[in-house]
Amino acid sequence: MEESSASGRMNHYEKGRHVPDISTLRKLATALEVPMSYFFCEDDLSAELAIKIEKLPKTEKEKLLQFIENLQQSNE
Amino acid sequence: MEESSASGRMNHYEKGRHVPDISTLRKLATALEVPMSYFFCEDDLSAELAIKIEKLPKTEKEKLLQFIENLQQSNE
DNA sequence: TTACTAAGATACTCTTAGCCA
DNA sequence: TGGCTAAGAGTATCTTAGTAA
Repeated sequence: MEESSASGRMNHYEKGRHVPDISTLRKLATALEVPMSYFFCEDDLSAELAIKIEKLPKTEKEKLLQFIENLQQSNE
Repeated sequence: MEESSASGRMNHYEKGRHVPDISTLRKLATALEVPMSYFFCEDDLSAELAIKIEKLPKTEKEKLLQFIENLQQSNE
């Protein structure tokens, strides 16, 4: 991929004319330091969650899962 | 897209010969009833989290964000 | 029947060259 | 300058037709 065409390429993405493929999206995610899921979030809250969750170590993800299950039980 | 070629197409994906584009992945996500982020999770725990979080209403996502921030504060 | 593949048809993005504000 | 675009080049996937397991 040519660096010289980056502007044209990004413009195509932004205007919805072209769609980046997944390997291109991966490079973007790395460059922007966001998880892949960031690109598919439909609202800001979900996007913020995605970024923070990705950075958590495994043990804290487990705590999160527990927390969600507790939330759901208290709604029954 | 031809339904008759679904088998061949899926086989290409599974063998890593071809990669589905994002709009194809969207249809897959809908069919499998998983969020897009599911496809980019690197471990089972994250995948399970992704599925459960996507189903939460906004108010509970806010609680989740709060919970994460508390987790991080208690680590300082 | 199901899994899989080669190869051509097809359709997409990338790149260039250049215009417009 | 930076934002944007048309159009051809290039490169990917889709589809078919078919073999193997």
